[in-house]
Parts: sequence; C-alpha cells; structure tokens
Amino acid sequence: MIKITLPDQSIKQFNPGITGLEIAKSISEGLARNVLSISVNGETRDLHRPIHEDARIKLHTFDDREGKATMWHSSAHLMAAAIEELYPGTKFGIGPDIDQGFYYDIDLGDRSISSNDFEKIEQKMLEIARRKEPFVRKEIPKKEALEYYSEKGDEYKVDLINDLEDGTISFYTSGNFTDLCRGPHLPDTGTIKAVKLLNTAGAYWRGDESRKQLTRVYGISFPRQKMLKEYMEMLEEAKKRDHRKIGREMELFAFSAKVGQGLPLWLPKGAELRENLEKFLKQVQRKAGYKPVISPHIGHKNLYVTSGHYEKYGEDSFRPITTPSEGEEFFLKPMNCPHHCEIYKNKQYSYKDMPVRLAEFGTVYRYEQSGELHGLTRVRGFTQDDAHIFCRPDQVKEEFIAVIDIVLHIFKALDFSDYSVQISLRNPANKEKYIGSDENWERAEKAIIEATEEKGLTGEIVTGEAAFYGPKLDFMVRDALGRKWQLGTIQVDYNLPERFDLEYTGADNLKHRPVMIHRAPFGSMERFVAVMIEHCGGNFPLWLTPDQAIILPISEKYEKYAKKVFNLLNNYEIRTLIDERSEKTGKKIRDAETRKIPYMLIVGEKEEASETISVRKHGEGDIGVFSVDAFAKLVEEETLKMIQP
RNA sequence: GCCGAUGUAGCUCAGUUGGUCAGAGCAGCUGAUUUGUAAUCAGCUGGCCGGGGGUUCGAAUCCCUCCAUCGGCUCCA
Repeated sequence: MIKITLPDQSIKQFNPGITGLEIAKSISEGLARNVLSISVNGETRDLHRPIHEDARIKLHTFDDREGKATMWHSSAHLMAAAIEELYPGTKFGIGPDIDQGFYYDIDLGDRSISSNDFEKIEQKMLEIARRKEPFVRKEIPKKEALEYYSEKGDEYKVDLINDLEDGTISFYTSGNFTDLCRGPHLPDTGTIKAVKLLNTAGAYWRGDESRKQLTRVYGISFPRQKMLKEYMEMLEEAKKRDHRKIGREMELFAFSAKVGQGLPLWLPKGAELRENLEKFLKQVQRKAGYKPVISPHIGHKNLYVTSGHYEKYGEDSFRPITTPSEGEEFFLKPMNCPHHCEIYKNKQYSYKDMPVRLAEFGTVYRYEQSGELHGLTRVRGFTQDDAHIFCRPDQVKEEFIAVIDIVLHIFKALDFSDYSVQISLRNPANKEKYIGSDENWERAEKAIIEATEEKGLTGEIVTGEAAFYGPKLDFMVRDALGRKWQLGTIQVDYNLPERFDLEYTGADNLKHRPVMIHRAPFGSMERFVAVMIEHCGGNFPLWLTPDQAIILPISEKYEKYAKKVFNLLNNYEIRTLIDERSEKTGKKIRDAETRKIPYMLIVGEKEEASETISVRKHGEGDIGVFSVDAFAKLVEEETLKMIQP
C-alpha cells in the first residue's frame, strides 16, 4: 500500500499504481466528473498516470489554475488535430495554454486562415472531442523523435527537440495527431464541451524577429457550454467598458492623425478628471513630505549620456533636436530622473536633510513602434506621476513603507479593493548583470520584503526580474471584470546616484552616496485613467468625476430658480451643469443617465416654492427631496469617505 | 517595425456580382411644444465613401501605394 496525502492533510491508503482519477472516485463521484489533472508532489500530471509511491497530491478541476491550464493545453492539441485534418501538411510550432485560453502557432505554407474559417475549425474540434479520443502518453528516445519529425518535414518540432536534453522525450497522441509535449493532458478529448476560436495573429518563431512569422490562432474552451456563454458575455461587457469607446462617448480624450499617432489630446472633461486625480495626489504627497519640482521637456544629449539612457535607447528614440548654429543635440525627455538628479546636485546635503523627495507630474516622450500603440495605455507622450526619493541606505525600508501607504491610499480612494504585488529581485546566480554592492542589494531586497510583509501585502517574489540598477515592487490590481492591470511601481536605484556622483555628508563628515527610489503610484496618468475608465465603466467616483450634478428644470419657468441652485452649489464647489433645453423631463433624465452624471437635481414648481431640489441618483433613481445645504453635505460626505486616509 | 484585418456624415451602421447607392437611426440646427423621474413632434444641415494613383465607357465597390485604426508578435528607460 502507498500513502496518499490530500491537501487537507488527511492520508489515504491505496494500492500502488492507483491513478488520480481513481483517487477522485474514492472521494466523490462529483469530483471524479470534474477533475482534470493532478499534482503529485508538486508536479502536475495526467490523471491516468499511475502513482507508485507515497505522495502528496492535489486534484485540479476547472476552478483552479492548474485545471484550466490542463483543459486549455489539451484544447490546443485538439485545435491542432482539427487543423491537421482540415489543412493537411500544416506544420506546427508551439501550442501552450495561456492566462485566458490557448493558442497554437502554425505554418500553413501558402494558405492562410482567417476568422471566416473559425466556425469550420470549431465544428471539427467538437467532432473530435465527441469521439472521446484518449490522450496517450508515450516516451521515446530523442533520436526517434527527430526521425519522426524530420520525415514529417516539420522543421519547428525538429528545432524544439534539438534544444531538449538527450534521453527520452514524451509525446501525446490523440486520434491521428501526435505532438511533442511534456503534458499533462486530460484523460480524453470528451471533457472539452465548448470551444471558441477568438482571433489570429502573426507571431515570430521563437519570438525572434529575424525568423519566420507563423500564424497564431487563439482560442478558449470550457467543460460546459454555459461557461463559454458567460465568457462571451464577459468579453461583451469588456468591449462596452473599453476606455477608447467611453473616452470618445464621454468626451474625455481624442486622437488626431494630424497631431500624430500615440499623442493623446485631453478634452475639457478628460482634463478635469485628470486634474482631480493630480490635485488629490499632490495633496497626499505634500503631507508625505514631497517637494514639487518642474523640469523642461527636453534635455541635452550629455544628460542622457551621463544617465546611460543614451547608450541604451539613443538609437531607438525620437531623433535629436539640434540647435541651428552650434549644432548642439537635445532629446525629448524620456524620463524625469536625470533632471531630478541635477536638481538634487544643485545643493549640498547633510545626512540630516535626508530623505529628499522631489515630485513632478513630468511629461515624457518615448518612441514606441507604431504597431504597439493602444488607446491611452500605450502612447508616445505621457505624464508620469513621478517622484524620486534620495535617502540614506538605512532609510530605504521606512521610505518604502511610506510609498506603499500612498499607493494603498490611492487604491482605496479609487475603489480598487483587489490588488497584489510582485517583488522583483536579482538573480543571485548571475550577479555580474547588476550594479551596486552586495551589501546594498541585500539591504534593499530585505527592506522591500520586510516592508511588504509589514503592510500585509500578498504577492509573489520573482528572482531575476529586478532591473539592472536595483530591485523593485510592482502593484497589480484587478478591475471590476477581474482583469489584471499593472499600475504603480517602486524601484530602488544604485545606478544613477553613481553616474551623477550624488552625495551627502554623513555624521562622520565624509561624503556618502544616497540611494534613489523611483516611484509612480499611478504609473502614468494616461494609463491610469484608462484603467480607471475600464474599472468603473465610466461611472467615476463622485470626487473624481468631471460633472458631479446636473440641474434639470421641469420647464423654462424654473430656469431662474435653477440658476440660483447652480450658484449655491458653485459656492460649495460642486461641479454642476444645467440642462436648459426645451425637452421633457424624461428626456433630460435619460440623457443625464447616459452621460453617467452621478446626481440629477430636478427643480419645478414644488421645489421652487419650498427652496428644495428633488435628487435622483445615477443608476438608482429618486432618492428624495433635499435642501441645497443638505445635498451639499451629502456630496461632501460621499467624497470624504473615499479620499480620507 | 512585422503578420492579418478594417476605414461610408460627429457617433453606430446599411449599401447584392462595378451601372440614380451616396442611405438610416442617433447627435446637431430651426420651429412648434412649457413639459415631474430613462426618448414630444415637424422640418433642415452634414459625406470627394481615409489620402493619392491606376484599371474601366463607368469605381464606395477591382488593383497598387500611403495614412490611420483594430487583433496579435517583437519592444516597453
């Protein structure tokens, strides 16, 4: 007998050779129906692979990440099988599962497929799925594997196998499709009940621009038809919330081919929204001891030679601007830190002055490849809510904690309740890649880890993901649709203080090198506004939204009273509009609702007589009659609730 | 930059195989209406069918090219 330890620490005894599926059956029929794969001592495996020794196991269903991965990976094989049947002679690259579904990179030779062909392929996939073709694992020597694919003429698989270590290689066969694959897979194709191909794209073989471009077909699959329906509805909802669409509808921002691609134009309402965000952060930062600074939009080439950016990005940036007579070269500012280093250098500092925190909403320009541009999330000109903290090495941790506090405060004010962090550390096996002393790295990494622990942040630590100049902490949020976005970042930097020869005088009267912390809680205003729009679908928090209330007079007769209310609300600094059109109240309400204005204030005969307003809340309806003062109080409370620390 | 797709009024979209095909709804403007919690009625103005070139007796429709947008790839200080 072997001992199988389940995740709840209970131990069950089985005969050696038991399979995951049999274990599942011994627990419950329902689990046996839904289980997709199994982890054995931390390694994800096929359900039907026998287990011969004591092991800790976990059974995976579609509810967990591993189960989804198995379903989608097997679906990639299923799609490949369907494509091979429909387009014989197709060569296959790689076909992994991804965050949302799967893809397969294929080489169709002279043919091509487009979304018009999707239905045909989906039908073929379902046809094969219904045959319940088992996924059969086979291990064969590398040499045989090479012969098989050489004969088949599939150079991509040959390429992949050549990179594998000598020995046996695993293959999976389902029906007449055999694929080089580590696994694991579903027991058979029958578990795949619903498939949908989503789009196609070009993808370089092995991600290498110089190699051949294959056709990548994306798809997703589910164990139930209903789940596919829900997924498609989620996609629809995401489409409705697309910040490019809402940005146009709500007149927040626009692009103009004449101004240039990737250069956003902030319209009055968008500018208002952004200013509200900036005002909020400026206030928070002032309290946290930041000093505002302002630096120009261009900088001398020498600045970027010193910072190292010229060497690294000079060729791939906008061409330099040269002066007519002297021929001096200037670059559009791609980041604020070099300027801020020079601001720091303008003065001598004692250890008692540290930390020095310089903040700027600095607009930067970066050349992004044309195909990369995307709405407000990827642009060529954007504004960072940037700040650089120059501190002593022993202050890194407390500064980190203070920055985390700011980030969390912002998340609360903007209703992002689901967030996590990623700590990126250096790869200790490859220290040459990084600059800065071991001591400083260890201190900084320890500081980041401790700071996140003290703040109770959940997240993962990834070694080898640090920048060459220091470790970093990135914040990820999930929006209302469960999509993950990377927002703020905090980075420790040993490089720039060195390059700019920054120093402060210590208690020992010697010169010391400060540590620099880059931080941007929003990241960029453009990107953040985009995420914000998609998170709330354009229904911004009251304190942020460009127009907070709109007065709807029942008829022209009450315009005078409407103006009076308007003036009173102005005194309370409530951003208010009046709808003076000769429309019926129903129409005015409908329009205000579509414009996503939080409060509609209806004024007619009754209200004028009693000096009140009838308040209707967006998305909710009539909430009763208020005096202007009472309404102002309501707005104030709702605002404070969000933005107070 | 690369692969693929798309581009018709401010917005959303119709326009069969090239031959009254330049249209609709919303928005906008004008007038009437003076309105009570998600659309009052009527009339009118909007487009060189993304730009340029070509094929043709004839192009929104076919071809080339450029531009922009979309989905990815590569990139992202």
